[in-house]
Amino acid sequence: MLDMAILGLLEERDLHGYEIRRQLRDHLGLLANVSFGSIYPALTRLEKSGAVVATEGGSTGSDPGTTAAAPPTGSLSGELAVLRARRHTGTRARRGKKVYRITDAGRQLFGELLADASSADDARSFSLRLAFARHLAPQARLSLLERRRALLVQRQGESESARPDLDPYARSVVQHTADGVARDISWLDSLIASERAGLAGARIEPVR
Amino acid sequence: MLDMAILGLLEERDLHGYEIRRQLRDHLGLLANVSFGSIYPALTRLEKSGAVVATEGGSTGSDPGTTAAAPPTGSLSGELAVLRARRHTGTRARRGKKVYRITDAGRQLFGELLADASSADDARSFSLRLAFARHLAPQARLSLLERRRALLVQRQGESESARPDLDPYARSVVQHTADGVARDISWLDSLIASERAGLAGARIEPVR
DNA sequence: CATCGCTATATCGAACCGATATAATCATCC
DNA sequence: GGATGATTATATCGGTTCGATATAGCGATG
Repeated sequence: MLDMAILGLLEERDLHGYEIRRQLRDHLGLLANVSFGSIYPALTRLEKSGAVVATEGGSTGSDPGTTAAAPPTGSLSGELAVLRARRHTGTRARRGKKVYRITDAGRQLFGELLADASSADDARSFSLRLAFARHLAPQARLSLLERRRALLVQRQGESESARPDLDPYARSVVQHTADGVARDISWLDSLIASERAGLAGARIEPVR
Repeated sequence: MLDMAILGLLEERDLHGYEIRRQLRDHLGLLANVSFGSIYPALTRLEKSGAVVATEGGSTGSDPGTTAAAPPTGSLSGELAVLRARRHTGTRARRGKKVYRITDAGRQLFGELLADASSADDARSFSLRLAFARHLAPQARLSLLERRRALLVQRQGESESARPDLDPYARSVVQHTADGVARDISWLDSLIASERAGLAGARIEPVR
């Protein structure tokens, strides 16, 4: 799940770990407050699998590009980038800011993860998929939305609404959750509608 | 988090693992679709720490009830309980249905977990706490609600609403999430209001 | 009576979280 | 100018949780 998120962000631009977390927090809704204890291991394993490469963003003065997008490494400095290797020695070396770039293999992996129908059960990974939906074909997009909707409708049916045996607090939680599901469904309805409209001719972007 | 949930359910009545999962799923809102890979280890560690005791509920054919409440260890049984030890041998022993009962230590632990102000950051554990709020003192209940509200308001402030730079899909997700937060806040408002009303004299149960 | 589906327990590896340590950079105030 | 604190940044550790899978008894249906 995190892998998909990271790859999706890296499709846009090169990033380092800290920045990835920020984007996940700000962009992709507040629910995803991912911990560093997840991000760095994820980056390591993505690197090991060849989906991304780490370019030591030690900032070598040059590289004026990095425009807006890539993490701003101030300016003139860089010289000591390599010293990191000797970090444990007395020499104070600049801790390297590792900037990650997605590879072709990574782009392919992202495509697979995004399209994979299974494992979209939880709200988090659905939201994530939807946030990256522009990378999907219109058809895949539509079926993503419809699968999700079907799932929620099913759950709605399973829960006998408003059991009176629960105490007021528990009942309130259950009710609030149920309301949330209903709200999600109508949200999906509007997305599905505008998606269909988009399919039938002119592009109309999703409402809301 | 799971520990609190399990203890809370066991306060009500004795249960076995499978039943715990069902209650978590049905009662405490659909969000908590907890896996067995979490429940059984949790039960084991609670047992090891002395918060619960397992009473081998062997079920020998009887037990037509399954009556609502306690896990139906119907009646006369016990005989083959010990056979479980030889499970790997040829003898087919009934796989024991382990029924767990909360201890005094467990009840105390539950009280501590429930009251502990920290670690209520995520929606799941907040909902869980609230669902068990009847075990809290009115004051603690109120401050639980207020802390949660403050947290959500803060998040609401931090997210610059509706950033236009996002593509429509991501924007829709962010917007929907933000709406959800607003909805949560007004839910909390109504809970807080009725809680205050309850404090000031007569008992009025929470609305909704 | 065979097979299917539900109840039930259990375990394994991988993912994920929260806390913590470490460091460099930057702002600010004295 | 230099102490102090906030922010940016990487990393690791222990423990919890998840998802998949294996096992097995039991009731119903055909």
